[in-house]
Amino acid sequence: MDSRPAGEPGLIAVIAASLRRERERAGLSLSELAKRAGVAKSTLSQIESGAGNPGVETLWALATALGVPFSRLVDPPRPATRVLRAGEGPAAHSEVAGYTAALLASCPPNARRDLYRVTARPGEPRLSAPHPPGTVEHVVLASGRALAGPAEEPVELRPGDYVTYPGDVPHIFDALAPDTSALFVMEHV
Amino acid sequence: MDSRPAGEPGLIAVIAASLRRERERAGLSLSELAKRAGVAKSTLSQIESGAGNPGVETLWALATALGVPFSRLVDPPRPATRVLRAGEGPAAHSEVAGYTAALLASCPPNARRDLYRVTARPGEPRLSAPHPPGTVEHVVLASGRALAGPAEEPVELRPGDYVTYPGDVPHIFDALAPDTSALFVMEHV
DNA sequence: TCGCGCTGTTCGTCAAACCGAACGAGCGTC
DNA sequence: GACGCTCGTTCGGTTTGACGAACAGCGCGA
Repeated sequence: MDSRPAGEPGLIAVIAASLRRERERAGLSLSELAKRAGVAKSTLSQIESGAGNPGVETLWALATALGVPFSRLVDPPRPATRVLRAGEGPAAHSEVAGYTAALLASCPPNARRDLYRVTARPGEPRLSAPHPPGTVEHVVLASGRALAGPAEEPVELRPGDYVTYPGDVPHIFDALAPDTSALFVMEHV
Repeated sequence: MDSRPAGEPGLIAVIAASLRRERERAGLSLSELAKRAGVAKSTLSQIESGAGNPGVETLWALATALGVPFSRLVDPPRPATRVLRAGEGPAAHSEVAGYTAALLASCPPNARRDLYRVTARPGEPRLSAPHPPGTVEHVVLASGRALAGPAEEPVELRPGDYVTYPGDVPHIFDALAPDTSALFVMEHV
């Protein structure tokens, strides 16, 4: 009855893995999570060991206790991370006169991408500590000028420029002009 | 993350509603869906009536039989058009002087988000036919001025403005000023 | 009117999910 | 070494979800 794409790890196996992964990422012990979620630790133990077919309420309780969206537990673990760099926009989509669309980055399946709008003033470079492994950041500069990218080799951006780089190393965003704003896309596991 | 808002409709109520909604949208009878999903129709009946706490495998079978992502059953309704003006938005993250980051949209799991940079000239409104159901578009205007959104009720954007709207209805992007550029995020499930 | 096919419901049985307690393993402290 | 703590696993008992069958309601054709 597992209608997952054939040959793939069964649904419960995925849940088991995701659950353990998220729990460890949250730094919680099995007992602790069980207590917070209000489920018996025996239950949690069995689920994580891949035994049985948990009820949605149980899973929901665990998901919220973990602070992750429900479906992160049922979605298969994520494939390899891929970083693209696109300076001038590779593939053009629509080419109606006066209208051009450049594909900057195609989203790898099962990644989460969150959008942020960022405004910054010069003289306050923002150095970010590394995010969890697999994190990728995308930046499109809307206005002003900025230095963005990995701390070791940042890139100067002008309006419209796009850069993407791994987020699991120290990185920087430094406005070079007043009124600098950018769109951030945080892509993480 | 989505801990459900405290005045919650209750998880199973949501599932019940979503299930019935999706089933009717697919034009399937309860019996038919039950047969396709390989679950007893009695089970399905009870779930749709909000009784009990279905197992994940059961739900999964139903979701795939319906051809909808799992999360559509557990996550509440559809996003409508939403506008965040430049400077608005939950200034969530860092608040180092001169640096603000606003979370525009958190990515639903298992969704793909592709990035496009778009430049357009006035006088060439671009009307898009509906994309597949579940598609959502996000637009951040980088420069110029534009009218964007559902064809019936587009929104005027100025630099930094953000709008998101369902992509499965006709929608439009109409530059109102020369040198108009925007970042497009196409999100499809 | 009767019968057929379909709808979605309810009922009794069985398997299993959930729970609580008890268990052995690993650490740090007195 | 013995204690105290927390770790995760395993073991009966109770609750409950899933199943199949029997059920009533509705539309349609003979």
